[in-house]
Amino acid sequence: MWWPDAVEDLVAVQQRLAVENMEFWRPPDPVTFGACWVCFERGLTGRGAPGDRAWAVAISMRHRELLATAVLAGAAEGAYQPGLMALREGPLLEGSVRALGSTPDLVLVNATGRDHPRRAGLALHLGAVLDLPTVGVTHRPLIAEGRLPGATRGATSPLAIDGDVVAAWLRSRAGVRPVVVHPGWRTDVETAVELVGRSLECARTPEPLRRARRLARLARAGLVPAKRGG
DNA sequence: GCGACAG
DNA sequence: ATCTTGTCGC
Repeated sequence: MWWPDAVEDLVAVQQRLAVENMEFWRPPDPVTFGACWVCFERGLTGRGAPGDRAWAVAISMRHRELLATAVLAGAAEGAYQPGLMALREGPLLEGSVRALGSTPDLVLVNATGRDHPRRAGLALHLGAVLDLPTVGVTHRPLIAEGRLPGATRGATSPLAIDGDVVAAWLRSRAGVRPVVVHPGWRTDVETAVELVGRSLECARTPEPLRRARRLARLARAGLVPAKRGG
């Protein structure tokens, strides 16, 4: 599995990914979380463009202990387009996780999985490339639909496309907007929701993703050294 | 045709 | 993703 740089090739890869056999995986206890994040130079307009400067970070942590970090400075492969996010972020995210040195049990990423026009969003694609289980977490669905969950912490509700449940809303904190949990590579909806629940501390979004985002922004600000990559 | 559309 | 403005709450 790889990252095509042409739209038609990515579409073909996504179509293959959607029907790929994967062995479902169950997390150990305790679980070593990985998370990766990419942020872009400030001041970009619209969907950005190829060559936009980018900072990609991967981290691993168990419980509340940070185990490893990797910080890369690189450039976006392409503009953002819904359904084709791999063109912009795929190689950067992969590079950051590979630069970690140690391998986490799974990787959290800010992207969808089966909630995608071809049922193969970046969370699924990244896991297939890395050969690691993945779970996606986003603020909103891409195309799936479903009612919001109950108001209590931990409440979930299904998100479906044409009757197929592809993701779930999860009320990660009482009284705030829920997040969308996307099963990715080797994970199903139930496992993905369980893992996101275990990765939450006090905030709305998983702690590993928050740490990765914070580090990426620090690198962009020049406050943390980044290796050239991507 | 027009708007919406993970990040 | 990033920017901007405004509002609410600790």
